[in-house]
Amino acid sequence: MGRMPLADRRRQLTEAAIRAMTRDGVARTTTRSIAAEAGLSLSVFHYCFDSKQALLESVIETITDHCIGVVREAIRPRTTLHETIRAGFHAYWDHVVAHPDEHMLTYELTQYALRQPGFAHLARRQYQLYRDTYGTLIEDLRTTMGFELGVPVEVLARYLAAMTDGLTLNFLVLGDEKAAGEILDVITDHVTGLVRGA
Amino acid sequence: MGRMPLADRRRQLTEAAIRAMTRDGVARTTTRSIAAEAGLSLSVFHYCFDSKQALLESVIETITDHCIGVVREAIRPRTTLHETIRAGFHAYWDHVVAHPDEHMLTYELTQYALRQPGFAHLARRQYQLYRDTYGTLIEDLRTTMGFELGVPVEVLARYLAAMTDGLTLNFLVLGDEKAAGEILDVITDHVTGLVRGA
DNA sequence: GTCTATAGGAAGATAGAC
DNA sequence: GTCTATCTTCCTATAGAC
Repeated sequence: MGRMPLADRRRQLTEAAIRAMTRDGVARTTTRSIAAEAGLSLSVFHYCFDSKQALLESVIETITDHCIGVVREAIRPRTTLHETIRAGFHAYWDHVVAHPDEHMLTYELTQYALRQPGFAHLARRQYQLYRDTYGTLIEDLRTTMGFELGVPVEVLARYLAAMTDGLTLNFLVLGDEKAAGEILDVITDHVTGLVRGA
Repeated sequence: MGRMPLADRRRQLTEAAIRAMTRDGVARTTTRSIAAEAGLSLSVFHYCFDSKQALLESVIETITDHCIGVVREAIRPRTTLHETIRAGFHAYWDHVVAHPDEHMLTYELTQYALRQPGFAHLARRQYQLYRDTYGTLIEDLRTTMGFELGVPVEVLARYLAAMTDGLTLNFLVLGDEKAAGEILDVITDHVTGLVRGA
């Protein structure tokens, strides 16, 4: 492999790590397997990152931002409010069904961050971003489409974050896309009910 | 340590493993640390269990059964239906707030089981038991108190399992017992609404 | 910046005495 | 059944040549 600026190598290794961890799980992914996945020698790894922990910090930040993008992309304003909610959930859900391993990895990394001393803030950042993203989306929709909320925005935002999280994890364990989809419909109806006017 | 039948030693090591994993996390818990926690030598460990995996199988089964007990204990019939639902959620929630590490461990073990070849059935068993426990409780309440359901029992049961799971994980990451409690109230109201009649 | 080679340590599992 | 001591493997991280 030819020479490359440090920042680019870091990105390359971070992405290789995500591929390896998605495939093998966090616990089984070693610095060696990451370097191999990137087609580099182990020393390049330690030239770019002081430690495996430093790489994992980069991985968690990258994954979190990516996941937020998925949520943000899913929930876009549509013709009616109910349609916006319904289509948003389904767009998110299509992503979960299409890339279960990717979502699995985010759960593993959350656990890793919670257990690793000094990494708890990365887990919190992840969940705060989910909550804040939902919060901003709700506010945007309220401005655009004009409606009243049956509960405070912060509560609804955190409720949505927790619900999608729980349902996703449940699907990852039990599978059965159809049954999980029915639960998503129950949530959709509930959220629509929490929103009045239109 | 004096001699002891095999079954008792297995139990002792399983409980020591749960203590060690609750304290240090699954990834950091070694066969050595488990033996030390139990006050035994490493060889006793391998006399009782063929491998670390074999012990983890025992740990997951034990933890799952224990968690089901918590849920089952929480939801008991009370005077009114709404009161039953409200008190049930709160009893469960009190347990989560009082023993967060214990719930954290169940999530870690679920992930471990999903990644370990040949262990996926243990993760599924755990989530099926949650779902079935809720299902049985709903049926029991329906018989005892008599009411109609707005959704099929299986859907409601899995919904409850996913919701409590998502909210618990959200609390483990973000903390803020008060905010999480408000979301539990939203869920309580919703579930009460899904149930019609008395 | 990148490589090969290796240090240094910790983990799971076993051997063999008691 | 339980112990101490050890084997083997694999990991993170570093050294030093290019």
